[in-house]
Amino acid sequence: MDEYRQLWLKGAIIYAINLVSKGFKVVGIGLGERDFYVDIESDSILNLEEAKEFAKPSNNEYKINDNKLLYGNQEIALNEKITPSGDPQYFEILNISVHHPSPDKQYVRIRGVSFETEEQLKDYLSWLEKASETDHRIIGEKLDLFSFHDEVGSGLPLFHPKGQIIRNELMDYMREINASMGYQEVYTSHVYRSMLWKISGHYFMYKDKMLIFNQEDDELGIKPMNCPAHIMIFKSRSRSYRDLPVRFSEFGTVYRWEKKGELYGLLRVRGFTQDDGHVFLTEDQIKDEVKILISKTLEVLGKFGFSSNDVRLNLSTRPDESIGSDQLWEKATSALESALKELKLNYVVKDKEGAFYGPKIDFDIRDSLGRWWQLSTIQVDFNLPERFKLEYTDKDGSKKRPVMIHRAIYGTLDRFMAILLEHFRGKLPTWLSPVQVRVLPVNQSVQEYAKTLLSEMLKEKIRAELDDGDTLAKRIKRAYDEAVPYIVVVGRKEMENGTLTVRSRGNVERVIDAKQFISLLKREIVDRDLSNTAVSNS
RNA sequence: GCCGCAGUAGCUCAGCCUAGUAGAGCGCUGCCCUGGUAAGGCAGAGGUCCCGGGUUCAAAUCCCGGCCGCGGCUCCA
Repeated sequence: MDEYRQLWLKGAIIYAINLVSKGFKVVGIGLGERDFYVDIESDSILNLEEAKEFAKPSNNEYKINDNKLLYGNQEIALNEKITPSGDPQYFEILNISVHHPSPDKQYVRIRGVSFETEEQLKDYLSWLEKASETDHRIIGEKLDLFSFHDEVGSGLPLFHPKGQIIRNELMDYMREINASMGYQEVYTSHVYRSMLWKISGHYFMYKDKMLIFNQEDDELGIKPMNCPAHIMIFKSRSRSYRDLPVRFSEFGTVYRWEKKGELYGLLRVRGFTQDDGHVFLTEDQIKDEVKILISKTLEVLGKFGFSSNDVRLNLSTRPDESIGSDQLWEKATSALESALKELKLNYVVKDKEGAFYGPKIDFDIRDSLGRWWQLSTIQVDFNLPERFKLEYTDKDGSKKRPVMIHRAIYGTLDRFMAILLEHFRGKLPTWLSPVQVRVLPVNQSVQEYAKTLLSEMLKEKIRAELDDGDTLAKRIKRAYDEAVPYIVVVGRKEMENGTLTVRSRGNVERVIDAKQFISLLKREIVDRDLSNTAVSNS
């Protein structure tokens, strides 16, 4: 879509000029990830049909000066640095919404696209339609992975058996990664007394997103974060400098009452599970620990096939509302910055977007519609150790205050699963696929042979299923629709030779010795290969 | 929370404009077919047409209010 950006901007200008000619006050023009937008000041909102009337080519004179578009006596903000060009003839208005540049201001934002040829417009519209086929909410429904229900509540997903298989695989992999970095897994309860949230500061800084309730003369809150619990574990005994860094990990399920309009499938929910971890360490250990975390995170993202084009690193600095001294913030921010620089990575500085308790490094990943979602996060925190008065005993016997790092590599299992489903369009790598093999006997006479193969696969912990219900053609279509990576067909020929016919993704079909196939498949799963190596490499 | 657009069977949707017996495909159940590579045939079950109110002889259909979903905005992992 990037190749159209200059053309869209030109189209947006023409559209804006058409609006101005009819007396509308246009205040801004810019580009979205996959369209242009024009902001107007208007008391009454336009409907889509009315907005479409201005979507037509015209040749009025205009000037661009310093990010400002000058037309007639109006001055319109141009929110893009690129130069508009091309000769847009075909327009499509996609959506009208309301934009709030600041709490007291409100504009009507019209989104659309423009192209030079009708064919380009058709291509774009069919791309948009196709993109909806990669929507994780639709894939999740089709593959029977998870569901939402009115009775349960908005933003509270229920994971079905097949969805839970994917979560378990993700957790197994992360346990290996965490162990390789020296983490010890813990488990903590979900509800704590308000006393704890007052010590941590969440009670004041995060209260509007917390679920707080009263019970038996006590006030309690459901946890929106796991850190206070991990801190209490750290605090439960005295710690020596020799123990540091102490690393706790947990697949911690937390609840944050996001506003209704912010919810979006599994990408934005109210209850979710983080692959959380907290490191307690000395100030001197920060940079090395952060470097290890960044490298491991890139390794994990690479394992799922996210290339550097789909990953963006951000360094977020101190927000206006925060706790902790200037000195501490300065120290933490520079530790993160030098870790990034020593690893020679490109990153974007996000001014004032840190957490209220410390600066952070985020990893954004791009979804199928080109939107960026924050997944991994590494946050330095000097404030919570202070609030909880954490200590360790140093070499000379004196008490010192440790520093904390909060980190999550997937971010959350929920959002990560959604991104994976969109990234792979439902066709997950074999190790993540809920059903890895579907065995289809051609007819009843080879039923026993099919069952033997099935049980040999199950013995190797391969997730295989037998389907012997309908016609062969129908069963193949079903397995294909359900994104099963390997479709195994056996008939008389295969039974006599001890072979099987396997079809893998991309319609690669092969006849292969049954035992050989099982061991190749086993290796593909254990290695967590991205592609179907069991068939393509044999 | 704000603005726009929707809500009919488990799923995808038609019917609504112009009010007059609730529809299709997929899925599900049963029967037939015993299959060699992307939907075999026949039959059946399945509905508070989101909820509440109004107009009307009569409302899925027209009007009002609410709820929920979606596309954006704001916010976030």
